[in-house]
Order: sequence, then C-alpha cells, then structure tokens
Amino acid sequence: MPRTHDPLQNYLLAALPEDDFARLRPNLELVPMSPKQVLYESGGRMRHVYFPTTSIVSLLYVMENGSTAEIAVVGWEGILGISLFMGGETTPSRAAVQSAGHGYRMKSKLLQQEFSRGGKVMQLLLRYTQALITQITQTAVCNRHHSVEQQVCRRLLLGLDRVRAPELTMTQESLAHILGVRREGVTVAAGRLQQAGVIRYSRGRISILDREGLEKLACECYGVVQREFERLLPGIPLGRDPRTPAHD
Amino acid sequence: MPRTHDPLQNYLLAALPEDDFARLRPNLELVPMSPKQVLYESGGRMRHVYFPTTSIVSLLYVMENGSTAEIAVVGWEGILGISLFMGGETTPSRAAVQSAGHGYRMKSKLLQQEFSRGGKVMQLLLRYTQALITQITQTAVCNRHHSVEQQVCRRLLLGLDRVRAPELTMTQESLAHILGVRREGVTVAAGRLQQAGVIRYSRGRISILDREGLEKLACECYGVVQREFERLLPGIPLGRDPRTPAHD
DNA sequence: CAGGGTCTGTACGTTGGCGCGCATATCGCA
DNA sequence: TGCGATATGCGCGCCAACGTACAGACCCTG
Repeated sequence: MPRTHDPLQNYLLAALPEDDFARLRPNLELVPMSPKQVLYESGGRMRHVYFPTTSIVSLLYVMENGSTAEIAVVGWEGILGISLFMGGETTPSRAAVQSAGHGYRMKSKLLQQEFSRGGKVMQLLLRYTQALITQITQTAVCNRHHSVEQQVCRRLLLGLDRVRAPELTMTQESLAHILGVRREGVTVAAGRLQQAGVIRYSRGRISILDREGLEKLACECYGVVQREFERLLPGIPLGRDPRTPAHD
Repeated sequence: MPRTHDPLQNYLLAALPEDDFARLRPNLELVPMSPKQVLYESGGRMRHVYFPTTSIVSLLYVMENGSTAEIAVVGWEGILGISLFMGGETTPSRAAVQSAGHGYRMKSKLLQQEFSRGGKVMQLLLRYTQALITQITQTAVCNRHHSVEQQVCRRLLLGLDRVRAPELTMTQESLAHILGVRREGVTVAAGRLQQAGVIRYSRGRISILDREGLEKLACECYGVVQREFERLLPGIPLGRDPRTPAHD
C-alpha cells in the first residue's frame, strides 16, 4: 500500500489542465475500495463517479443464471461511470472491485457539469471511452478465438499494467470467474505458465517473473488494447517500469 | 428496394431537431452500398461518416491470421465513424457492408463541427455510442457463454431489426464469417431452426417464419441489447412491424 | 499444534465446436 | 439444356473446454 494518497495517481486527473484540476480537486473524496465491493449494480443508480488510484475494478456482465463475464478492467488509467456523461445514466453491467486499494470519487452531478463545459475534460473522457470500447472489443474477439491460456496471459497483463507492480493478488478461482471459465482450466494454464518460468503462483499471489515472455504467450488482443490506450491517451505510462511517474 | 430515398429513414437524422437537421441536410450525400464494400479499414483514415438507411454494415475485427469477428452491427438506427467525435479519429476495426442498400454520407469535418456545437446532436450521438457499447458488450458475453445456435438467433434478430422486413440476405458462409465460427456449425444450427419452423433457408435468403419463436430460442443477449437501444434512443421502432414508420 | 477453511493440482468421462472431405441441390449462363 | 459456380447438408475423427470428484498443500485461528 502506498504511503501517500494523491488524486494525481489517476491518469485522467493528472492529465487535466491545471485550472480544470484545481476546480475539481475540492470535490474529490478519497475512498478505500475493498475486494468484491460493488460500485454499481447492473441498471442501478450511480451517485458517484470513481477515479481509481491503487485499486482495480472489473466491469462485469451478470447473466441470468448468475455466472459472470468481465468485459473490461478499470484502474488508475480510467474512470467508472462513463454512462453518466454518455447520457444513459446507467448500464446493464456491474462494477465490482477486483483488487483492493483506493480511489477518489466525486458526485455524479458535478462530473456531468464538468463534462458539459466541453473542452479538455470532455475530450479526455471521450478519448478514454474510446479506449475502453477497444478493450471491450478485444474481449469479444478473445472470447471467440483464443485459448484459455492466452486469455489468462492477456488478463494478467491487463492487471499488471494497473497495479504497477510485478505481482497480482488474485486466486485462480477469481480469475476463472472473471474470464468466465472453469477454475480447473485456469489451473492448468497457470501450471503451464509456471512451467515456462514466466509466473509463480501461490495461494492468490501471482508473481510475474518474465513479463516479456508473458506478452509473447498472450494473443494479439493485449497488444491491440495497449497500443490503442497509448495512442488515445498521450503520455500514459502503460506497461513501463512500475516506478516511472506519470509525468516525466 | 425502396422507391424513394430519404435521410429521415435513418433514425439519428430523423431524431434531430428540425433546425439541426435543416443545417445538415445540404451536406448529406446519398450513396449506394454494395456488399463487402469496405467503408473504413482498420486504423485507416475516415473521410466521411455514414448514416445507413437501407443497408447494414458490420464492424469487424480482423485478426492477424486473417479470420474475422463481428463486434457490432450498424443499420438505419446508427452511424458509422463514431471515433471521429470520440476523438480517436480511427479504430482498430473494419467497417464492411454486410447487406446491400443505401445510406447518406457527410464529410467528417462537418460532423465534428456539428458535434462540438454540443446540444442535441452531441447528446444523440453519445447516447447512440452507449447503445453501441452495449451491443459490443453482449457480443463479448455471447461469444463466451452461448451456443452457436443461440448466436445465430441473436444475429438474425439483429439483422431483422435493421432491414425491417421478415427476410435477410445472407449465406450460411457469410453468417459463419460474421460470427467467427465454422460454416458447418451454422448449417446444423440453421437446420434445427428450420426444423423448428422458425426460419426457412434457401441459397442466401433467410425467411423468418416465426419471429417470436426465434426470440425464444435466442439467448438473453439480444433482449438486453434491444431494451438498451429502446431505453437510450427514445422512440426507436426496433423489432416492431416492418411497415411502421419511424415517426407515427 | 490441531483442525477447519481455502487454495491448488490432477484425473476422469462428456460434449460442443473444429477441420476436412465430399455429396447434393440450386442458380445463372452459355 | 447442360455446365460450372455457388450454396447447403452430412459424416468422420479430433481437441479444447466442461462438469465432477477428490487429494494434497498451505494458512489462519483457536
């Protein structure tokens, strides 16, 4: 856990022009986020938007039979609650904290006001939304065409980029739920990755030993999303050394 | 093929306030759209935005090995080129005409100007984009969890809503490409649907005999998307009687 | 330090979808 | 009217992922 908390740990907030950020700052409230905590229920009202800093949040679709499928991941690079400025107010998916940490929240109304001012805030939020669309798109593609092992790699990399550390906290069980596959399927995939020396798995703690190797074993989907985030969100320090600050 | 062409056959154009539409009208150019025609290549420049009226366009992701997966469908209810106002200018996916027909196009620059005026044009485009996100999301979910047969049903219904006729022009081969599955898989699924009396298939022409039955055999994904389109785009005549005009 | 809970590893038969090959049916056109 | 092209139907073996069941490893707590 980080010594200090700072809204600038969130890329979107950090990328705002100074005066925009200064205006927002007083309305940002630091909140702890605990695993499994549900920020938004499917179709439910959204009172706040969230800017994660050290937490990771899953966007999940919950099927009628109760099983789930993650459609996107949001961490320090993003925001939760895009439907507030897209105009729909809600979405048919659930936002659930996947990895413990912190974030800042802000009243929905306020964000909507900021958005409707236009300018850089709006531009940034829309570009982020497009990046998110790409992530959802690649989830669809990956679900269709790639093996469980490849999907595990992709998901680990997405997680890695959002914790900025070579370690993830996620049991095989929860990873399976996220991907919408069997726990055993994840076990064998993880076993192979461990065999290959790219990760080490131990009771909910995944250490990444060889990130490059992991990227090689992943399908193209991860790269597409990563490049698109970098293209759309200038200066975003994705996939670089964890210690690199957001602004150099 | 319709006797007359009218930009108001496109929902988004029809839903605009009169003065907004009047301003746009002179810049709309009627264009025929032939099957397999590529409107945008992945990552390619977008000179125009398109408002389909009688055509259907697929958003496809083309994988490195050349195989494809459709991530969304756009017809008379939508617009092609959302990344122009989302700020990214391009997307990593391809837009290819799936069903012949017509549409109106407009210079990208002009749409961007209209969007940045804010107001109803922007609001409408953003709400449509959110609906599109839902469609992509459900594609991801469906790819993960549902059988080929269910996906065929879903896709047929999506197509039906966009031709406003109880008949689709689509070979099993092309449907297979769209869904990213084998042609034979589609054949057996279509065979069962035919057996069940909900459709009749004949050399690229699919007649829907029992739409309700088709909806019952489809998975929840279609309904989720349909309801979300209706919620986000007020007055959109989805899934109703083909003859019903957009405005009553 | 014992015992219960959690997490991970492994084995089995089952199944949905894949890849391939080929047979049949239908259409357009020469 | 006959031929090639296209579209559909079907049968095979194969494999990845599924469902189920259970065993071992590890951790925390009492």
